[in-house]
Amino acid sequence: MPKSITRTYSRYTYNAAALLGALIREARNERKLTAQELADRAGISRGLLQRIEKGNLKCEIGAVFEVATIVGIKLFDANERTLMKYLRQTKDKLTLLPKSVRKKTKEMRDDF
Amino acid sequence: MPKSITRTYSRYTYNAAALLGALIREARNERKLTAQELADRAGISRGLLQRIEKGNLKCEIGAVFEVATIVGIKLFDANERTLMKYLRQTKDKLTLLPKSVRKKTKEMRDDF
DNA sequence: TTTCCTTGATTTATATATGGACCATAAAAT
DNA sequence: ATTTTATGGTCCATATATAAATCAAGGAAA
Repeated sequence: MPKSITRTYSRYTYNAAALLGALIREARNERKLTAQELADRAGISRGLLQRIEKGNLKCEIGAVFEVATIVGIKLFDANERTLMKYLRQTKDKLTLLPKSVRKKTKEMRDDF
Repeated sequence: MPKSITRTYSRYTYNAAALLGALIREARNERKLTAQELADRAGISRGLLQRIEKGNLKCEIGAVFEVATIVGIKLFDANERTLMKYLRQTKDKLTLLPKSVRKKTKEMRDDF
């Protein structure tokens, strides 16, 4: 980031990340994995795993998802197969939608 | 990162991020928002939004969740209220679990 | 109780994600 | 058909997330 930018997050975003972190912590305990062990499996540092479990919003989503996957948390309540099905469906739907969102220059009677 | 590390991700992680990105794109189209408009609302750059919609795993989770929230995607299939309920439940459960995962020094007959 | 491992926190160096500017192309509106 | 603008790239400078090392405190096992 060239310019120093302070992001603001909605409460929903905070809570979603916090919940995912807590679920990871819970699953790690149930599977009797130390933080170091889980971090090693995910290919990340123990420090990063700590931040993930605390729900830190500045972590890369890949690391968070990977850790969640390793401890068996189902994102979107879907297994691999279902996930790919959803993905395909959504992409198909996307090809039907307009490629770009255009604003009408003249008055658009969308909102009244 | 001191040492240059190349992460590896499971297919599940790839697909989960790709799905979330596609859902965001779909929701953005339905709400007739240009990439720039949505990026502005989320306080991020258009370039970052592009990467998010492509399912890039190196984006910060806070930015991804915030964008998803803005276009109305319900993470964990839960609204604000339900999200906080889950969070409280999980945290409560966490307090009951052992604070640290200990490996028994002697042979632990866990795996055979 | 004592030992020893796990966790939490802090610090430092550096790899890198991000913002911003740019351009080319696509596609929607006129 | 023409115009206009959204999108998708690229490149660059820099703010910062991360890995690694270290230490202290807590708590589970012996």
